[in-house]
This record gives sequence, C-alpha cells and structure tokens, in this order.
Amino acid sequence: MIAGRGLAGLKTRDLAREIGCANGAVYNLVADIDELILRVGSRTLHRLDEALSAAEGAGESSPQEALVRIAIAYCDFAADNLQLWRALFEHRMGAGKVVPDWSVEDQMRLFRHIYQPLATLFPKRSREELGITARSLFSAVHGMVALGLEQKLVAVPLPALRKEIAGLARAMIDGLIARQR
Amino acid sequence: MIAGRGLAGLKTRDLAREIGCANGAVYNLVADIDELILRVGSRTLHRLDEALSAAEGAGESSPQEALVRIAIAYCDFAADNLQLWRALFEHRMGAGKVVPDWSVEDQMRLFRHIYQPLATLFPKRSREELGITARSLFSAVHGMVALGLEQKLVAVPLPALRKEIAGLARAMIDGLIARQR
DNA sequence: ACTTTTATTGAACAATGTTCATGCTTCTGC
DNA sequence: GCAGAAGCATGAACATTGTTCAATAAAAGT
Repeated sequence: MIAGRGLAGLKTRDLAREIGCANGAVYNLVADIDELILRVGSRTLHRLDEALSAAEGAGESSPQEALVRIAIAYCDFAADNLQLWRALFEHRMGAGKVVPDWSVEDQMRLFRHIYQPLATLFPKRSREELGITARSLFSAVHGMVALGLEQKLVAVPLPALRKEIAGLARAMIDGLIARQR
Repeated sequence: MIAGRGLAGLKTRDLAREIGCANGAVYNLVADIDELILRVGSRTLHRLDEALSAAEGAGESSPQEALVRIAIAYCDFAADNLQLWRALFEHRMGAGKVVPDWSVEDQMRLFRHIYQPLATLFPKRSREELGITARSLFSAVHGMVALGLEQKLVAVPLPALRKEIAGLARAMIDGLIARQR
C-alpha cells in the first residue's frame, strides 16, 4: 500500500480489509503503524543495500568510479522505488516513541558502501574521520536525489539528474583528493 | 506554535484558543492549514533569504568563498530555526491540492544566491546549465544540513558540521572548476 | 430604522489510530 | 477425547483532528 499510494495512503482500515481481517487484528501483528512502517522500511533498506552492493562490485575500477557508480545506483533505486524510498525519510516517529535499535542498525549499514572506497582513497584518515566524510558524501548525494525527484520545483528529467549526480560526485571526490594534499 | 512544538504540534483547536477565537473562525483567515503552513513557510523563507544575502555580501572576496559562506549561513539558519526550517520540507500538501504560485516563487528565490557567484565562476555556461548546477549545489548542501541536524543517526556537534560543510562545499567547487578545464 | 453583508460561534461530521470486552480457536497436559 | 489455558479475531467504541455549517451576532450601507 505504501508503494502504491505513498505513506499518507496507508490506512489501518484499508490495510485490514486488504489482508482480510478486522481493524483491531492488525495490532496482533504490529504494535503501532510506526512499527509497520519501520518494518517495511527495513525491507526497502535491505533491497537498497543489495542494489548498492551490486553497483560497488560491478566493473573493477578505481575507488572514485566505484563511488560514482554507488551514487548513480542510489539515484536509480530511488527513482524505481519512489514511494518506498520516500517513506524512509518522510516518516516521523509518533510522539515520545523512539526508533528501535534494529531499525537504526538497518540505516547504518548503508554507510559501509561509501566507507570502503573512501578508506582506500584516504588511507591516512582515521576511522572516525572517514565515517564523517562518508556520511557527508551520502548526505550530499541524497540531497540531490531527494530534491531532484521532487519534481515540484524544476522538472529535471531522470537522465539529466543522473548525469548531474555523477558530475557533482566526481567533483566532490576530486576536490577532496586535491584538498588533502 | 510550529516554532515551539514542530509541525506536528500545530493543532487547529490549540491555535484557536491561543489567538482567542472559536475553532471555525480560523477558516476565515485561512482556507486550509496547508495555506497556514505555507504562509508561515513564506516568512521563514524570507528570513532565510535575508540571512543568505547577508552572508553573500559579507567580506568581499572570491565567488568560491562567497559560496562557502552561503552554505555555512544556510547551516546556521537551519540550526537557529530548526523547527521552522524543518517545516519547510516536512510539509506535504493535502491530497489533490497544489502548491500555489506565490509559494513556489518564494522557494525559487533561494537559488538566486547560488546562481550569482556560479555565473561569475563559469561565464561560459548557459543560463540553464547554471540553474541546474545551482540547484545541485543547493541540494547537496541541504542534504548535509538535513541529515546533520537530524542527530538521530550520528550525533555530530554543530561546529564539526559547519567545518564539514565548508570542506565539502569547497571540494565541490574546486572539483567543478578543475573538471571544466 | 431597516436591510444586507460579514464575522463568530460551537455543535456536528468525517477520517483515522487505537483499545477493549466478548466470543471463538487452538493448543496442552492428562 | 477433553477440560482448561492461552492466544486470536471481531467490531463496536473512544480520542484526536481537520473541516463544515446553521444559527446568531456584529457591522456596514442606505
């Protein structure tokens, strides 16, 4: 239902009807809709993880190009799974509730993909520095994808967005390499 | 109320009580809460515009440094106006409704700040290319600020975030310059 | 002063997440 | 086989919220 009508289109009553049970029975499977959304998010994150892994390995080449491929793969995944991907970031936890550990773990796993090539590129940097850089790179690419797929402001066709992301990703990496010297 | 308790803390009844009128009277001032939120967003965007203008002009220097200052100013504004700034991006229009022109106009104005220095740096590029690059740069910085202030994943202290943003902004710009040659 | 327009009120409606008393299945130990 | 227990399903009911609306009051116009 999230994939079809978006996060806002997920209603407990519709859901109960779809899976063929009463309203209340949903709460035997899940404590909250928060939990339900997190569990869907977990699946999405795992599929995203696979997509990034595939991009990481494909075509042995420089770490630079691996990072660019990962960025493009991220963009493609988001475009192909628009609603599910949006749900990952649109969702806000209900008041007072805290994100469970297993969900945080799912999110953290993403940075691994960026960490690895970065560590090869910058062997002198500490684990912590690399972690921060990895997160920054991810955030930057994520921002481009997020606003690029929003379509509301300026309608940029997907191929142009991919090219733009590849360009800026290369620029960031080149800039980082040049800057460290 | 948005500034205090966040977008989710805005309730029409509380609002009516706060301004001293009946529930329904709110709808003489605004058609929707969507409109209300957009109007608050408009004010936020104007204040943001002023903050970026101040950063743009401060300390005559290279376009590169102007861009970095703008990025930092964006980060600072977001940190100082966290809830209001979040409301700009968290809000999704109610089903079927479309964002009015005046609100889109408000959003577009932001890119001007980035466009100007970019045009100086890359005089050969077309207006359209510059527009796309401006949006990409903005998106990338926005992504860093957004995930950086989220605090949920990794708690990065604000000074570190500012440094990180400045570093990656410089890297992006350097990379773009090097790449064009 | 009377009419017309506008604003205010607060009850009512609809949508939606969540809970719960009641009753029904299914499993367990014998 | 079966009594009791444990779990599950049901759908009504509740709480919260955005929104509407008929009735009423206020203001403006003439």
